Order: sequence, then C-alpha cells, then structure tokens
Amino acid sequence: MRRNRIVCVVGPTACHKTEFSISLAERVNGEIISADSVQVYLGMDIGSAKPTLEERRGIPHHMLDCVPIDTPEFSVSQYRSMATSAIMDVLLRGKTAIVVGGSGLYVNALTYPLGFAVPKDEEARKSMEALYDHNPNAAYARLAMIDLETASRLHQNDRKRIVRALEVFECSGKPLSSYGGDFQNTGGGEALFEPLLFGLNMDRALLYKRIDLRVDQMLARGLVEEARKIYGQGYSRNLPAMQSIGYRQLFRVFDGGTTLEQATEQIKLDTRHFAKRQLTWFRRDPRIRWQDVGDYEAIRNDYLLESSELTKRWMDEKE
RNA sequence: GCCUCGGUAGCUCAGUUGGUAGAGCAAGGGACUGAAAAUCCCUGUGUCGGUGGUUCGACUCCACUCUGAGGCA
Repeated sequence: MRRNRIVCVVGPTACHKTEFSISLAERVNGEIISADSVQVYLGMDIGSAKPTLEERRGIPHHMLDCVPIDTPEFSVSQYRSMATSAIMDVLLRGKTAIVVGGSGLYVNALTYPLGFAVPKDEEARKSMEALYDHNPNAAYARLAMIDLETASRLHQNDRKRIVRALEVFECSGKPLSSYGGDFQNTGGGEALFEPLLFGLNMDRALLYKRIDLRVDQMLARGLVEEARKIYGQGYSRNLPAMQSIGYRQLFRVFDGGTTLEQATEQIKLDTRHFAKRQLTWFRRDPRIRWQDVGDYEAIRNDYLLESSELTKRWMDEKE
C-alpha cells in the first residue's frame, strides 16, 4: 500500500508561513491543516495570528478553533488523532494536504511514528508533582530506578518531564521509554504521513524586527480587547491556553500588576525567545528544505513556482 | 568657577587591606513523546573613560584630562 504523502510548511513565527502556504495551496489544489498549539483554541485569534477569512482566500483550513479555551486535556496526542482524520479526508477527496505551523512536536507527531504512552492522569500527576516538590532529588532517583533510560536523558531540574515519566509508570507500571524511543523507532502504529518539508527562515536580526512589528500590529488590531474578553471569563490561569504569549502578559496588566507598555515589551521578548526555540527544534530536522525569506516579496513568485512544482511531483510520484 | 558622586560585558550594576574582573537581564547554542507559544540545560576577553606616574605588579593609590548627574556660587 502506498504511504500517504503530505506537504509541511514550518519555521519560526512571523516568517510568512501563512501567506506562503495559502498561495501554495492555490497552486496545488491544496487545503491547510494547521499545526499550531494555540490556533486550535476558539476565541484566540489575533494573538495566535490565526489567518482571517479574508487571508484564507477561500482555501479550507483545518485544526483551527477546535476546542474551547477551558479544555485542560488538549494534547499532542489529541492533535495527532484529529489532524490525522482531517488529512485523510483531504487526501480522499484527491487534494493536497498542507500542514503548516510552528509547533514542531505537532508536526513530528504526524510525520514520525512516535509512540505515545498513557494519557494524562490528574490524580497520579498531582501526587508525583507533590513528590517532586517535596524532594526533587528523591523524585529523580526514583525515576532512575524505574526508568534509567529516561532519567539519564533528563536534567534533574526538568520538573515537568520527570513528573510525567513518573506518572506514566504509576499508571501503567511500564517505563516511559518502553513506549517508543526516539524519532527513528516505530512503536506508535497509528496513521503516519510521509512529508515534503518546506522551512522558512530569515536573518535573526530581521526576524526579531518583524516580530516586534507584528506585536504592534496585533495590538492595533485589538489584541487587548480580545484578551480582556477572555480575562472576563475567569478561566483558571493554569490552563495551557491561558499561558499563550500575548495573552498571559496582558492578563497581568488587567490584574493591575504592570503597565501596557511593559507588557508589550514582554510580549515582544517572549516571542523572540519562542522563535529561537522553534529554530532549535527545526534545525535538527534534516528533512527540511530551507528557504531564506528575508526579502519575501522579491523571491515570492520564483519560490512559489519552484515549491509548487516540487509539491506536484511529490504527490504524483508512484512507489 | 568651586564641591560631591559616577564613568567596569549590549543594558543595570558588584568588585573585598593593590595580585590584569563577576552577577542579573539581553544575546548565542542545545534538549524536547499526552502542558510544547510550555518546560529545562549550557555559554561571560571586556582598550575596567583617556594619558602619565608610584609599585615587582593598578579596575583598585596619585596627578592631569575627557565625560555624565547633582549641589554651591
């Protein structure tokens, strides 16, 4: 059986991924599947740079507005299962599936056979968190005893991952590492896709300038009002969605803890840090074909021509 | 014109009785399997404002000088 082929567009935030992927979709009869951990939330539009209907130019988009902000259980695994159905649907209709987004783990969940362990268990997690907070060294030592492989991979201070690894063992009696190791191993057994990966990037200084500019644009488009509306719902700040950049900093302004000016600077800084982490993630992926889009307007047409040709060949290739 | 306090890493500043410097932030690199826009790790050579002097040796003392802030006239 022929493997299912898809196209992915990745790269740091503010790198023209949205515009490029929509233009590409127009040329290759494609539909977009977002791979963005914040755009899945209903009501988080401006701050997540979710493409507007106008920007989408009639191209169908999937994996946007999938869950309400107060879902505590949305996860990579859930993303994978929902996105997989969306992609299958697109492919069955004979169209090209274009996965676009900056959440590297989400892209890998679709393009590598990652084997996820047991789902999050609130009880187990709470007790493992308590264990870690009470004595981090003991918690780490315990992990080393039940799962040396995972323990040696993690730093003692990595509370989140140590707690998760302990939680998995607590719930399943099996070490996390037994569920499928690195990106080379199989173990998931779920639907996977073979990707053609386009990576967009630009000079770091230029990227940071664009980020600053885009944050100002978001504010001009009404980010404060959007955040205030969410703030007014009184959701728990511990919800993953509530920690998104652009929102969590504004919540502090509403709390009276800081000024809008300071929050704006913080949003810019946090976004730059985020972009840097995204690059660290994507740079190690040898499958990506990188393109410098520092002067996007100038290269746009040539690059679209080239990448749409590549895409067509990729999708038509028989095995 | 005089007095006082400053001028040390991109920024804010430490620097002990003289032995050629170190924190936070920024910046750079890395990790990443059900919270991933999260979480975590690693990386500090800079004419110590300038010139000259004392000294075996000066960011540290002295002189002159440039420069910033404040005060007194």
